[in-house]
Amino acid sequence: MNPKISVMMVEDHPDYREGVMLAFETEADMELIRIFGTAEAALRKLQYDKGFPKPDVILLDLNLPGMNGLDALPWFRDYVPKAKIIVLTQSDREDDVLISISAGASGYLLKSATLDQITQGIRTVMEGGASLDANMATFILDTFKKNPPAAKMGNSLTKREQEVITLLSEGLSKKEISGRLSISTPTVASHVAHIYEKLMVPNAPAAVAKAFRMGIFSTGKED
Amino acid sequence: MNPKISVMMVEDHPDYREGVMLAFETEADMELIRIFGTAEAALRKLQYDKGFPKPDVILLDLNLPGMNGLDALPWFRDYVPKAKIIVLTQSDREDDVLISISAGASGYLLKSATLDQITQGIRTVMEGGASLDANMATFILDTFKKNPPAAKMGNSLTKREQEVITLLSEGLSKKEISGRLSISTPTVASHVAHIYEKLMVPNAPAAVAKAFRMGIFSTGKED
DNA sequence: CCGGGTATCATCCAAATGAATGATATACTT
DNA sequence: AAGTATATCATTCATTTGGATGATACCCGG
Repeated sequence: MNPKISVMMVEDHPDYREGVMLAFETEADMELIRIFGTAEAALRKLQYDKGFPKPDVILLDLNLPGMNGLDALPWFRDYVPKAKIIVLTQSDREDDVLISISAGASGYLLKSATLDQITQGIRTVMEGGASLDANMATFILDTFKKNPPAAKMGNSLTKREQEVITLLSEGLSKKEISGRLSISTPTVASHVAHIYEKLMVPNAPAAVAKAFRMGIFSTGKED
Repeated sequence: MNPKISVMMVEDHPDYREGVMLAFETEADMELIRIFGTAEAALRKLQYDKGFPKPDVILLDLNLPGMNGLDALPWFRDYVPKAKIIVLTQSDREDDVLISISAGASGYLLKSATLDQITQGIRTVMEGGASLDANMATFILDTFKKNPPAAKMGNSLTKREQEVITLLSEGLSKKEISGRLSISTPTVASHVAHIYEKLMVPNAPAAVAKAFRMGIFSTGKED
């Protein structure tokens, strides 16, 4: 009924290509439609050959001759937005993971992964999940832990105070804030004073900086 | 040789407890040493009963009678620092995942996970990996993508301007900055004015906020 | 050699800020 | 019922900011 998952691979190493091809032969629900040796070749095909079937999943090596896989990633996302991209590489460099994920990869597997883990990873990303090498996942979680994102507790600022500092960070003056919140300027000043006290800072710029580090703002914000 | 992985479960729902117990019977490499119905009971045991064997892995439900699993998590980390904690819950609330991870959980699985996925998850965390429900992993990755950790790019501010805004974000006044950089206050003001212009903001708080979003500061590092 | 970007400094001034002090009212906890 | 936290408002005042205008000097690229 629903057709096979179509997978495209970008990989220059012949041995590894064969290994993966072999793995696909025994899988009934997925198909390796095409292998490219360079990112350029794959991108050219996707860009110009209208008849070329769009893959569901792209297995992308990072260490490629010519264009780097990392640089190519955004282009793939551009030409085939619906395709899930799984980075499949030798590199366990932390930066590579970070950049890959930031660039929109759905998975990051090392070549030390078993073929079974790869096919399973493909199914996972097709189901909307993320397929990550265990150690890479741990690393991301650790980084995540150090960079408290947006949510939750700990900041002790009241709702009102958060509103005030948010507006402050947007560049509004106290008077403007008072207008926006329909309260008097002295009241705004009172809130601001409390914020400084709680955050232990002397002025607005420092308060905004501290608020950022404490994750009171959603560092990335809506775009 | 190396003994079985010892697992402790904190879970109040009887049916689910039995399901998990059943799963362990068929696993040769792990053992469910004890089940507690509340976090309090488990913590008390760990804290006072010196003879009680420290588990390698703790399966923690979030929705518990009495103390919340989320609140209990740091305590578990405290009493049994070496234990890996896998949150095992019904909740797919994004905040719960974020808080759990921030609090140091190594895994976050939903109760909709198969028993096999749970035992596999236990092995994964014991190997130093992270065991995450697919959708939760995707969510974390998305959040991560929006919060580029140290991903830098052209910010167009000159070196001097960066110094100035950094000091500004630390709460120094222009006068103090002039002292620190051994330049006159008007010069500082000049730099600041340029910063506002480039960042297209009207004042210091907004400039600091923008600088953070642009990654001019390291968003919270060195600890 | 000239223009643009950077970095430096000076002076003036209206407007905003930070800090202090004091007051009222509601809500939640104890 | 008392105490604490929150949110509100008023008044005063020294200090700081932000803006404008103008000047000198260096370095780099065309």
